[in-house]
Formats: sequence, C-alpha cells, structure tokens
Amino acid sequence: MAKAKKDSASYEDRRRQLLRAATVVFARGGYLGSRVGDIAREAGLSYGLVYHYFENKEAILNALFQENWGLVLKVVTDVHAQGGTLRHKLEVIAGFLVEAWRQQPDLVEVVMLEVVRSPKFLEKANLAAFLELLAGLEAIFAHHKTTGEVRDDVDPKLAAILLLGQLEVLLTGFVARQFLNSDDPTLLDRSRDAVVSVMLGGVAVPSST
Amino acid sequence: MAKAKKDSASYEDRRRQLLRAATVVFARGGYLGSRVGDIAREAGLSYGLVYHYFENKEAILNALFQENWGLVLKVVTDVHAQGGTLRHKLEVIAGFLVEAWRQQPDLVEVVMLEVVRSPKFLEKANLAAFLELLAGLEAIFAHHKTTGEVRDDVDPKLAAILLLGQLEVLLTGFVARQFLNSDDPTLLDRSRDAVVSVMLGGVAVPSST
Amino acid sequence: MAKAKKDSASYEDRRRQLLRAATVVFARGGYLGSRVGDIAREAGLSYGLVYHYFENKEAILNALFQENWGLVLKVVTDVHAQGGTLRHKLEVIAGFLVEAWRQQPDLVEVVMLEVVRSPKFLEKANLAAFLELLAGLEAIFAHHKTTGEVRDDVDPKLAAILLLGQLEVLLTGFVARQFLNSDDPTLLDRSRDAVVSVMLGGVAVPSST
Amino acid sequence: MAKAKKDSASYEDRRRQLLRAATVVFARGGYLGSRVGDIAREAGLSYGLVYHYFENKEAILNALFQENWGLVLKVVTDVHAQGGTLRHKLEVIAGFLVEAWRQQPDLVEVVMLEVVRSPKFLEKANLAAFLELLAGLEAIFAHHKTTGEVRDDVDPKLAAILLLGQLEVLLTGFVARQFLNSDDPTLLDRSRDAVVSVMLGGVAVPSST
DNA sequence: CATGAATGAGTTTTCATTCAT
DNA sequence: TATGAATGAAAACTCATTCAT
Repeated sequence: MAKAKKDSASYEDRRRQLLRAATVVFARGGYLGSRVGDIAREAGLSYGLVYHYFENKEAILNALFQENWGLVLKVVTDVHAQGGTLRHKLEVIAGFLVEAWRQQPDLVEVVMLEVVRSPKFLEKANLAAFLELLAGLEAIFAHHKTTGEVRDDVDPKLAAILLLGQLEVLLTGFVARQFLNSDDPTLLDRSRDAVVSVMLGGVAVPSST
Repeated sequence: MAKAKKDSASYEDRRRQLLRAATVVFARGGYLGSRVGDIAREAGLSYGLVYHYFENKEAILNALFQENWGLVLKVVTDVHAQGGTLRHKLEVIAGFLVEAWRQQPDLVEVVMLEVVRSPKFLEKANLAAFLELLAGLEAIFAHHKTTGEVRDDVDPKLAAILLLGQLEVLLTGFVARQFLNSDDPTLLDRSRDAVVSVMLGGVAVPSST
Repeated sequence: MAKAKKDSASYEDRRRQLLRAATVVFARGGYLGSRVGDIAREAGLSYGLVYHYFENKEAILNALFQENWGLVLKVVTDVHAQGGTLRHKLEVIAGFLVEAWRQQPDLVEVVMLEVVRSPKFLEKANLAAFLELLAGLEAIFAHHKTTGEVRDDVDPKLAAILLLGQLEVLLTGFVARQFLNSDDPTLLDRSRDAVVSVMLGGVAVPSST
Repeated sequence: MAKAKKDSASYEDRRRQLLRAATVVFARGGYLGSRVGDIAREAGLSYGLVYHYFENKEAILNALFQENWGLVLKVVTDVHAQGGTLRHKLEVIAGFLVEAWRQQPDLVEVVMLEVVRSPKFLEKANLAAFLELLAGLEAIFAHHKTTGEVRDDVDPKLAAILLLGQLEVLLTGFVARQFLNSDDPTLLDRSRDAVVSVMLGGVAVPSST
C-alpha cells in the first residue's frame, strides 16, 4: 500500500517536475526554440520519459497554460464577485500577477507570452480561456461605469485590453528579464502600483487633463 | 545607364519583395515556425534566391527590425524635439503606430512582437535599439514632470514601459488580429485615443481618483 | 550488470561499426566526396543515428585519425627505444604499415591520405600528431648518424620525409589500389623490403655510387 | 584586324587567367572544397564567365592536369632518350620538378596531388597519363640494370613508385607548405639532392649496408 | 516505469549550372 | 563576351517521436 501510494504520488511528482523544468526551458528559449531533450535534462530525467507523462511536446505547453490560466481567471472572477472599488479590484489583480511573477517568473512569462503569443493560439481551446479573462476584466470596467467610478466615454473592452498590455509588458520579455531583475526590492511593488495608478488616473496632474 | 539603373533597382526591388513576403510569413507563423521556403513561395521565387539577398534566415528578421525600428525611434525623438504638450506627443506617437498598423499590420506585428519578444533578443544589437526607444519615451515623461504636466510621483521609466505595453498589446498578437480587424472603421482610431486617454488621465472620473 | 555491460559494449560496438563503415566510404570516395548517408547505409543504419555517436561528419574523420595515428607513432617510438640497427627499425616500421594495410587497407589509406593531405589539416590538432611522427623518424636517423650507420651528409629530417613519402605512395591512392592488389602474394612483402632497401642503400650497385 | 587579334589573344589570356586562379584556389582548398565562384573571384571575373571557357568545374581540373602532366612526362622521356648516367637522369627529373615547384608551387601541388589522388582518378583518361609516367621511370631503372648501374635485385617498377613517392611527399601537402617554405634558400636544392642521393645510394655508409 | 538507441521527415544552407539581358 | 540573377538538386544536420530492452 505504501508502495502504491508512493508510486502514485511519484507520478504526480514527476509530472510536476517536468512541468517545472519545461517552464524554465520555455522561458529561456521559447517553445519552438526548446527541445524535448532540454526539458528532460533540466528535470534530470531521460527524454523518453517525457512521453510517459505527456502526449507530446505541445501537450506540455497546453498543460502549463491550462493549469495556471485558470488561477488568473479565478482571481479576476472572484475579486469582481466580492465587490469593492475598482481600485481594490485592480490592486488585487495586479498584485496577484506581480506576486506570481515574484514566486515563479518563468511560469508567468511562459503562460502569458508563450501561449498567448503563439501563432497557433487562435486554433486552440486556449483562445476561449484567453477571451474569458478579457471578458472578466471587461465586466469589471463595465460594472464600474454603472457605479460612476469609470468615465462614460471609456470602452470597457479597450480598457481591459490596455490593462492586459501593461501587465504583460511588465511581466514578460525584456522588461521583466532586465528591468525588474534589479537590486531594488521595491521596484516590483512600485510597478504594480504604477499599473493601477495609470489605469485609474493616468499620469497627468488632475487639473491638466 | 537606364539598364544599370534598372538592374540596381531590380536588386533592391527583389530584396523588398522578399522582405515583404517574409513579413507576411513571419506574421502568420512566427519566425521559428516559418520556413525559408515559405518566404520564397510567398514571394513567388525559388528558395535558393533568398540566399542571394540575405545571409540566412535570421538576417531577414534583423533586416526587418533594423529598417523599421529606426522609423519609430525617429518619430519619438522628433516629436519630443519639436516640443508641445504631452498629450500632443502621445497622440503623434500612438497615431504613427496605429497608422503604420493600418498600412502594414504584418510588419508592425513582426517588428514589435517577433523580434522584441524573441528569446535571442538580448544577445543582439537589437537590444540597444529597443532601449533607445524606451529611453526616448522615458525622456518625454521626465520632461513633462518639469513642466508640471506629469505628477511628481510618476516614474518616467515605468510610464514609458506601460505605454509601450498598451501599444504592443493593441497592435500585435491576438488583439490586433481579432479585435481590430472588425467592421468598425473607427475602432482603430478609438483604440489610439484610448491609449492616449488612459496614459494621461486613466479611466477614473476626475473626482473619484 | 550483464545488461549494463552489454549496453555499454553495444555503444562502443555501434561506434566502431560506424567508424568501419566511414573508413570504407571515405576510402572509396574521399571525405568531401562522401555523404553522411553513405556511411550510414554502409553500416546498415539510419543516417540520423550517426549524430548520436559523432558530433558531425568531420568528427568521424578526426576519430579515425586520432584513434589510429597513435598506433603508428607508438611503433616508431617503441622500436627506437628498444634499440637495434637502423635496418631493424626500418623493417619494423615498414613492416607494421604494410601489415596494417594488408589487414585494413581502407583504414591505412584514409588515415595517411585523407587526413594528412586534407587542406584543413594545418588548422587542426592533427598537425601536431603528424609532426610527432616526423620527429620520431627524424630522431632515428639522427641517432644512427652517431652510430656511424648513417652518412654524415644525410639530413635526418629529409630522410624522414622521404621515407614517409615512399610508404605513403605505396600504401595509398592509386598504387595500393591497383598495383598492390595483384595476384602476387609476395608483392606486398617485396614492396616493404624495397622501401627498407632503398632507404638504406639506394638502388645503385655499391661501387658505382 | 587588330581587334580580332586582340580578341583571340584575349580568349587565351582569359583562359590562362582562369587556370592560374583555379590553381591557387584548388591548392588552397582542394578541388571539392573550392567553389567555381572562388576561382572567378580569384581571377577577378564573374563566375558566369567561367562557363564560357570551360565546360564545367571538372574540366578546369582536367585542363590543369593535361596541360602540365605532359611536360613532366616529356622530361622523363627526353632525358632517357638522350642517354647518360642514372644519376644524371634522376638529377634532371628531380631538378625539373623542384624548379617547377619553385616557380609555381600551387600548380605542382594541384597536378600531383589533387588530380592523382582524386577518388575519381581511376575512372578517367588521366589514369593513362599517370601510368605513362610510371612506365617512363620504370624504363629508366630497367635500362640501368642492363648497364650495371642498378642492382639486379631491384624491381624497376617499385623503384619508380618509390621515387615518385619521395618527390610527391616533398612537393605536395604539408611538407611543401610548411617545411620547404622556410627561410633557407638552399633547402629546396638540398631536398632535390637528397632524393637523388637516397634513390642512388640510400642513407647508409657504404660498408655498413 | 525508465532509458536512450533508432528512425526519418523536415529544415537550413550550399553551390554548380543555366540563361536572360 | 560578360554579368549575376535564378534555379533546384543535394547534403548536413536537427529533433520529435517511437520502441526494444
């Protein structure tokens, strides 16, 4: 029994191990630029073993997306359901992503960039998940137009898109790799605050708008 | 003379032809996901000919970046040099990119996404060009802090990054391909205005900030 | 253990198999004139497998050289260290090469001709090995000047070079392929003797020199 | 008329120019390792022009061989016909080749090595020319057995082969490229003398043989 | 489960040769 | 003649995937 339990635990462990390795490898070289063997080596396993846990290379990427994108979506959905000000909701959403990046920068980068930007993205079930997130953000902005917190002339969908763009540029690609990896420990929090602040009030002094 | 002129023009023409084809192909399938043969077929030429005009596949991508990124940089530099309000500058910059996308969406997408987001980006001369643009935007925000148009607590570099993120998400990847390609001919202009508007005043109603 | 041993032996076996096939193929068509696929077919394996055992095509040639040139060098070094007459040493050296050719004519040809005569030879570590052999032969001739067996006016280095030339022409290229492959089983031995004989006493009758 | 003459002269000139360039290029990188374009560039011409003067790449190599091998063959034939001692004949033959190398090292190297050692050598008319030279040398040694200058136990064909090997190793490949290209202006002559000397009397002191 | 040998389709790149100008 | 654009066969090399052990 102990053995069986250990084995089944081992199965999940191995799978996690491979996903973690894939995250590192994909973040480093991109999906197409990475080899299955790279992932196995990063995990300290043989590359043949990868096919015991995943159908193929693409399934690894999909697993990474599907097992993590839902978390983001849940945060958006939940924070909206729980109510509160727009500022609060933006703070929670941006805070979650920034914190996620702090914990697992590679994972955030891969999920946000590698999947979303993949040329095959549109052909996949992932598209629906991405649209769901967008819709979630859009719903928030739309709702707060009714509360008077958001200006009438704001297009909720555009606002959602622009918010996503800010978070994406911040947490993926060059900026995250170089800019955020600085010595300044407050930089990440200031960046998060900047996103919220820009979304809410832009950069202009109140009277000059 | 006419002949010589025609010949040398022909050389440039063919090169342009290949770059245009590469733009289409890279936009469709990504750099790594595209074959040199695809570019040639798109151009209606043989794949061997590609190597008369470019050292290798990567040189095509670099040419696309280097011959176009400078244009964006020039717009940022010039508009800042010519003075005016921050709003004006943001309108010009966002307007230029939106117009560029309208004219050549594939080119904008490839240059902004395929090169800048490439994992090999950091190893290349391209990095310097990217940093230059970021510095140009940063200079604008920094300057307008001295004019009182930008709040004191705004980090110019972060503002530059977030602006870039908004433009990038809008003009590349999924959003541009699906959202902007709608029937609504005003959408593109409204998107541009939204970027300027969010950067300047966010989405909140003035008093509620 | 048996399994592990078998496996590791299998790895070496396959590698040998490929080297043997490469020897045949290179001897037939030259290094540049042979395709990796030819080697694989000669070995009865797929060409992809070649790259499991060797970095690339050139590495195969280098392996052939490095794993065999040392044997020749050892014979020269050892026979000199063990002392004896110059005649004896030349007989051993020439005898070794002739015997090697008898056993594996392709291998001798490839190592002596394909590597040594390659235009890229000078750029490689192989050069040092070649010079070592030349130095070994030179040392022998130099030594036997001190014993009085070699004339004072003989340049040891030149003698070494000329000896090498005789052996090379005999065992490589056209001569070996056509002349030595005759019905006469004594031809090979007579050739070896001729090299020794010419080096020692030339072809002239003693008094007529 | 002047024009026509100039043109026809120009044709031969161009052909020579290309052959000279091909010699340099083939000596540097080998036949298979050289490109038609390399030859054209070395000659300062366009590569398309090469095909006005030669059927194809191989025809260039054959022209080099056929237009020069005959010279060597003629020297051997003539010196034998004119009579004299074996020493004299060897001196003339070796002297001719050494002098040829001094004048045009690349040409000697290409003709002796690139053609003779080519894997396709056997399939070609060149084989006959090579065998003719060998026969010529063999005839000399055979003849001087009848004059008593050559020992009875000497195999004329083997002697011819070994002589060829000495000359070949000396004037081609590594030795010529590195050893003979030294500062010592007497080295070349001493090498020639060494070949003659070794062929005639070997290296041993007369009594010790 | 685990390993890595084996396969071969797929890609990049090279380059001899042709041919329109 | 002279040029070099154009072609495409050919070759090196990669790597996802399979499968025997």
